[in-house]
Amino acid sequence: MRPRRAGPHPYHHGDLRRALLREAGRLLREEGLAARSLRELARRTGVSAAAPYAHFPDKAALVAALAEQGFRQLVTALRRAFRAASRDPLRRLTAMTTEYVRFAVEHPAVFQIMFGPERPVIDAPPELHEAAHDASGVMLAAVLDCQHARQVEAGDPLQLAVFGWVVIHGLALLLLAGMMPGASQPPTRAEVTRLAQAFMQRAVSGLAPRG
Amino acid sequence: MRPRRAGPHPYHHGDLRRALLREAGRLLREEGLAARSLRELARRTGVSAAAPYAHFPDKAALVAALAEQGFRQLVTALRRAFRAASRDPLRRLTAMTTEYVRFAVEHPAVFQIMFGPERPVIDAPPELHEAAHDASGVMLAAVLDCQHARQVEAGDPLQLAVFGWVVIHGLALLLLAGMMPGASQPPTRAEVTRLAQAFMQRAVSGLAPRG
DNA sequence: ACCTGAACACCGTTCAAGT
DNA sequence: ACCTGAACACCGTTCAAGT
Repeated sequence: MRPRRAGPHPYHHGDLRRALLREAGRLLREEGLAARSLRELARRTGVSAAAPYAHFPDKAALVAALAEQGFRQLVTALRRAFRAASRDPLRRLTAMTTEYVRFAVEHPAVFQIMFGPERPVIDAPPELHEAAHDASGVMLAAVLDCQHARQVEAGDPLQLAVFGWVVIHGLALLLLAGMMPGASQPPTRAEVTRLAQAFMQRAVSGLAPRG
Repeated sequence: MRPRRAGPHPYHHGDLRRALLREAGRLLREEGLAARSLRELARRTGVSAAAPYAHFPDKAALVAALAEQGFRQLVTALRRAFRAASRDPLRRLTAMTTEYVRFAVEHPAVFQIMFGPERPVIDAPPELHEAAHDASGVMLAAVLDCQHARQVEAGDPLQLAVFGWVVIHGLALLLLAGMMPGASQPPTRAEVTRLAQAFMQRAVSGLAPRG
């Protein structure tokens, strides 16, 4: 309906920025972290090596945009897992954390970029910062539900949620690093489910002898 | 005492391999992960760009050697912390895990390389694989002590040790990523101590309401 | 055996110039 | 406003040649 849709837009794309991010995501999935070259990305997108600089100040900014995209996808996946699970709050929390590990295992390269090298979130672009904050927000909400149902002890919910996050994040990263004893490499979906559930169970019960 | 110590060894070094690793460690501490260029390293070591290839098949091999060095240092630090702590097994375990987080915060670049991008430990060189395994070994031993003292429940010690590891590893990485709410960036030594102790305490007690 | 110097095929980034 | 082409200062890696 809009005029000149097939008309002479400048060169290749109406929206090179989006095209670059889409192709970068594909590159990351196919080739892993190693293939992180701007020139290669430009080539695949059918554009000159200098073209990306019209949309991103530098390579780091493009990578940050990828991380932001990753966080948004993660949040969406977590929310969906939460809603799809049974009404029991602890089960919902577990479904969510399982999805967290699943996301890490299925998108290892993006996950490494999200939490990855160097740049603490603090000096990341504000959109990235915000997207990361949203991710911790959904975890917090799920923990609050568990507290209300008295499945998790009363006390500072933020502190308790962070503990849950730490457990599931540590699990995800040891799996990615191939350091989880007994898990295959890469871990199967069934293993991920089993491990995530076992670790959440343990996070709830603790290490101390019962009694 | 050995002959010709100051004599005409080939060019600069008697042991270029060691010199390269030492300089690489310094580079990593000073400049962070970004400065990971072989040519820059060669320059700093006072040697041609091609010289490292006499000692390492490629750059990845040098990085793997750095990771291995890191694991050895970590194991040494963990053992020392273990011995220096009071005799109470749980206190010793906590002292060790605190040291783990401390190591991560004080050597962020090496830590990222050790657990870092891409290469699962499985297809790493065997020396690296072994050094990483040693690190998990000392954690396991400390957990076994706690079980004997009935401070940790009976059950598969490996499984319990891995849970402890996951907690402390997750804490270390969220701190490095700057995602621990309320912690400064970089975290102070006092914050690290407080957080590591709090999280170990929580790992022992669990999230469930007591009673 | 260990290192140099020169070369090759790549990078990220800048900038004038084109449409 | 958005992109190209050429250029600059870098990379990792190879290889003949030197000692």
